[in-house]
Amino acid sequence: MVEKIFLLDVDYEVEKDSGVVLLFGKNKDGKKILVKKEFQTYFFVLPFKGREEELYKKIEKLMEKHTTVTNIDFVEKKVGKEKRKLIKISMKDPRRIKDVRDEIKNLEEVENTFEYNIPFYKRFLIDYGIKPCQWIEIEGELVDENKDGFDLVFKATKINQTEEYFEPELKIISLDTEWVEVDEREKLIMISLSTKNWRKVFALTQWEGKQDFVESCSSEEKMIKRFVETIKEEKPDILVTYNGDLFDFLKLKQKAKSLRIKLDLVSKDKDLEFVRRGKESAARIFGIVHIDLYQFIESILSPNLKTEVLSLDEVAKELIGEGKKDLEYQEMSDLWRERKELSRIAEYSMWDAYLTYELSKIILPQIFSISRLVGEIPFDVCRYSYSQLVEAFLIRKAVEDGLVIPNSPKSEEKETRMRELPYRGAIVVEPKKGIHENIAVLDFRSLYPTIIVTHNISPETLNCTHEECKIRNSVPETRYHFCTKEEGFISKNLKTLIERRRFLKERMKLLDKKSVEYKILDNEQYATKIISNAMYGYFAFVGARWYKRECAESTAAFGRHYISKVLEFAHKEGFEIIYGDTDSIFIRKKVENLEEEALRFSELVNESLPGIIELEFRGVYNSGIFVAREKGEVGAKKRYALIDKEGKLEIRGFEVVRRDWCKLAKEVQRKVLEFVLKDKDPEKAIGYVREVIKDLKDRRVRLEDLIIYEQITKPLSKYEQIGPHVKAAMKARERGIIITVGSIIGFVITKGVGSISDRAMPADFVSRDDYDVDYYVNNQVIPAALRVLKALGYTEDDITGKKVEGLGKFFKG
DNA sequence: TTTGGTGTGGTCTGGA
DNA sequence: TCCAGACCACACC
Repeated sequence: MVEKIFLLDVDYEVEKDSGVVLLFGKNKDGKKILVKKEFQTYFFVLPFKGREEELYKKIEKLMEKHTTVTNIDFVEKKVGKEKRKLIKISMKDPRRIKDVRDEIKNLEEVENTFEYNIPFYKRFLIDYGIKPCQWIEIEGELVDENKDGFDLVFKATKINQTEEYFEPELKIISLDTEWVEVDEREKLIMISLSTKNWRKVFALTQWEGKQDFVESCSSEEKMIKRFVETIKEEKPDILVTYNGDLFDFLKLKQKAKSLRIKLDLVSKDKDLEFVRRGKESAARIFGIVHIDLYQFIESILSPNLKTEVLSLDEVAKELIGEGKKDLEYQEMSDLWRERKELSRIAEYSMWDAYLTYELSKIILPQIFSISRLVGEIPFDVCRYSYSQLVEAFLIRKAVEDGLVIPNSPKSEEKETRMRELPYRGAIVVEPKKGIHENIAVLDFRSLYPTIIVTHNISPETLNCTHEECKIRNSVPETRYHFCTKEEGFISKNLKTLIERRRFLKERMKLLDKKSVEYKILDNEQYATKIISNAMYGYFAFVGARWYKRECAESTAAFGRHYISKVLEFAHKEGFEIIYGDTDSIFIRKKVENLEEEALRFSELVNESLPGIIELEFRGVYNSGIFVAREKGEVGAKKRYALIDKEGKLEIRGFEVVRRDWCKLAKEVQRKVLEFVLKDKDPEKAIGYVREVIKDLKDRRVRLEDLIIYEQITKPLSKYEQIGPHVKAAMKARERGIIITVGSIIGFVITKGVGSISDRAMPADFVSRDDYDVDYYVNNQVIPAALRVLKALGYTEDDITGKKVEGLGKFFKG
């Protein structure tokens, strides 16, 4: 029998001491399918040169007592740059791999062992060349129907990847729970589910409201049971949560445990379990993919988000344009205790589930795309960091290319790597202070990735023995060079990524941005971009299997080389250099048509650039401002604002874009920038700032505009210096709020005595009368405004009006 | 278990 | 009380 399934998840079980891979998916008829496939895992032993046979015989003898070992044979693979003879030890029981290896690894003929810690199900995917979120074809027999929540269960004899990857209709349900504290005990009061056609709230109450999506439950136990029943009936493929790993499922599990009931969402002998995935433990459900959107947003998406906090509310606002229903936790608790406005709580809870579902419509396709690219299951992908994604991608490629996968560094090795001194990075040109009109901006398209490809930068191509390569491909300012005769492993595979991305981008140009096809390509393009851009940093990452600092160092050195050349050339061509950072230059020239001139310049540069390195003309801006550093007169790097022809501001580095400044100060600064760059009227800005200060003094400012957000980056006890955010976090913790590493704390500086830190209070416990006017005037609003206005010669006195009114204006003309 | 280096600026801390 | 340097967070690329 042959069946095609869209592969969603992979796991394994051990049956009679043999590993069996379990594949979960969906077929074209929308049936949920489980496929079982026997599979043997293995690892490699690298004998010292010349002692291969000797070791082989020794191992053969040693393994006689291990019935799990089924095969011992020689294979040839590249270990680093060298082709070597390895001994492959295959076995039935994946759990035994550790102790079998332990018995071998210390034999005197053994140089090293490899690939002993590749998880069983990943080993299977890699060896079969199967990537999740695509269609696979299986051959085998149907062994069960309607078993354990699956419509069809197969035992497969053959499995193949197909090229198709259109997505079938998947059943996705989002989950959200609400809890309140009653008599010092956490009570589960609502479980909300949302999906394409319906929404449901299980509520712990006698329901009298009108909302028909609410179902009353008389106890927490009944709620959980109804939830479990519903999932069993609906048989979703995917359950999405927003922080389900650390919150919803964690709490549900604890609650279920204390009530002595099961969270068997699929079948009765498979309880929800927590598995370790990196630092956290992840909630895993047999037969349903649990995607925790928060995990993915935090590690992968957050650098691209503008929001200060990664709350569901803020993230949803940014990505889908809808925020949460207004209801503070405290208010909800109070309402619940008093049994008032329950429908409001239900509405709120349901809405959370709805937002989570809506978010998943955007984010799941991205996760799927990455999944296809790096070949890992979505469950893992959504919990991975950049380095893990890169590594997953490389592991696949290594096996395809016949390389042994290097081992992960042991903690000792990591310590050594960490102790190495940092290497030189990019060039940042000191900007010319002041306001400039007509600025042309050019930058290198993906500078570091294109350097890696063009110069064949890879761990094994470093410092080859060819004299010729030393001359033809040596790294500026270093003693390194890279081989030009043989393509490097990383450079080669990065090249395919870049080519793929360029191809996708071209195709996208021909499509309607709203079309489904465009979105598919856009997601794939995004996936390739993530991996490409992370490759450089990965070289110097202490936890990397393919760690090679010299490669990162060389990439940066070439970067400096190319940007310097362009700066030099621009200067020679009569351009004035305003600024430049790593891969970009901001230039100016008094000509009729700067656009044309800059474009010509970039074309000229490109003629002389090797390989796929390319300078791109970004555009001409009407004007831009570069300010001085706080200390000293020199221009500040990484802080500027540009305004384009449409009057759109592009702001970098300024307080406006930082979360550790209050909204009020940031808004003031944005307005000041607008007055200066758009209206070209700094006097208006001064007037505006004065008004804001008056509002502050009159306490007419909303408290939320005064909140400063900062992250807690280590355990509170480890801080040597107790800054405002740490003090505020301590105060929050005293009031029962959980503060962990990574928490972002919002605080307000209140009036009173003591240092700023002493007066920093968690925002939730402050009222409008408490804020410290002086602090917000002198340490927030004025510095933010002045940062810009100083560039025009204004001083603090011009804002506060300490000097005679109008004097500042008089002198500034 | 957190891809890298470069850079700015606020607040605290401890010695003069 | 003042100030330099350390610590810390966050931005840029």
